[in-house]
Amino acid sequence: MPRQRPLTPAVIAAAALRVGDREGDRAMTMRRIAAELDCDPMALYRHFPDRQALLDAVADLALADAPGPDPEADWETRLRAVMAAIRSAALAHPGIAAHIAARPPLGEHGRRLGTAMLAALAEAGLSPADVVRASQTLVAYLAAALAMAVRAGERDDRWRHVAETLAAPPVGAAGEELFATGSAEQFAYGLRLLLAGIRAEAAGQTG
Amino acid sequence: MPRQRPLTPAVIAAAALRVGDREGDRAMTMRRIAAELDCDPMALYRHFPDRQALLDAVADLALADAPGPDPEADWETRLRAVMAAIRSAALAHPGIAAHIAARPPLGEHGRRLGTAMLAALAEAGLSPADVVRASQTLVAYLAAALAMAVRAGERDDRWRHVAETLAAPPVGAAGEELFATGSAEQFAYGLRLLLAGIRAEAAGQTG
DNA sequence: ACCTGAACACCGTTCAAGT
DNA sequence: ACCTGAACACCGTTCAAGT
Repeated sequence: MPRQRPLTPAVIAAAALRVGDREGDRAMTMRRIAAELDCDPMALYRHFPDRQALLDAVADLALADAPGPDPEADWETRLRAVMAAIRSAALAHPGIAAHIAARPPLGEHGRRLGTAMLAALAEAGLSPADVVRASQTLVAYLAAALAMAVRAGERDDRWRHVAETLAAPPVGAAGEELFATGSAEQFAYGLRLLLAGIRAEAAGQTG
Repeated sequence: MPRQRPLTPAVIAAAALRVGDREGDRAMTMRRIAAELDCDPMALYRHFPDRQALLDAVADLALADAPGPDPEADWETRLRAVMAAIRSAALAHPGIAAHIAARPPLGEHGRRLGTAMLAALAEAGLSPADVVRASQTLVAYLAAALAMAVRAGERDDRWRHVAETLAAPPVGAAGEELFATGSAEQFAYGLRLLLAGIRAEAAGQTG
């Protein structure tokens, strides 16, 4: 990998994302990222105060691929679109997805997508205070669903056991219905519950 | 701290929980836990295959304080009680709370609480398959809310900025309504949305 | 056979020494 | 003044050497 000059935050973030895509999140160390750029590890500290800040930049970069919703669609379609776009973009880069789940990035792209969510919730008819609360709930759910999806993809027999126990509870005739945690179907079901809750909340406020 | 003999998984987990309560999650290293017990770090490996397994045991121990719901209450009250009990128990031990959020423990206490959740959802009138899906959604939401609450309590100015941006969006007259992410109020609102969604789902299935 | 602790292969970050 | 890389203070875990 040839040395890329000049070193900028964007160049560093892109290199880190490459390392993460190729070798996983545990490989995204200051030393490995520096090796990818063929520079001294300490050179990274001239562009980021610490590793956390560097990963924040990588997380926001991964969200660059998440398109905003069609502005002409109704609020619920837009909300589903934003949630799906963030989920897709994050899972396309499994190396950084866990970091996105752990701390929602608020760089350029995070703010763009967040604003779209808030606007959709306002249009749904929630009060300004409830727009905030509902958005935090949606971000929380999205983060957890992402974290589960990442782990489900990992080789982690312990988690597979967790998934199986969660998916096959001693609750009756569930039997064949095994749904992997973190699956797209599981994600859609939770979002459906939340949207039904938002509709009920909005109806309660207008009615 | 005097040496406790004999060394058992329970004694080790209790010591680790103490370290975490006192010095935070980053202090729960194999070496520090061994120091708390005045034993060789390698002695821990005779009782747990690796650090992850040890933390799983600590997480389940923290949930021991979460009481099960009153069996005579209606399903919704029971569900709220279980969610609140897990949240309280986890936040009472901030050193391990993040680990609980990252991987729902399925030891004795995790299973006990999980079973109570599933039973409540079944009684709500969901199909067995939807009981599973709804429970996974609730666990996901609980995990994310816990993770946010833990971070909100940390000295993390970057996260505080995240919280402020999320809580004061450019969406209109939100203005004074600033709700910290991870607050009890925020948690209650999200749970309310989910319960409304579950009620709607149950009504759709019976009707 | 069991247990120990030295050693391995790493970390993020500091800081003194070089240019 | 800027940059570098050696060094610090750690990790989780392996494994050879002791008892």
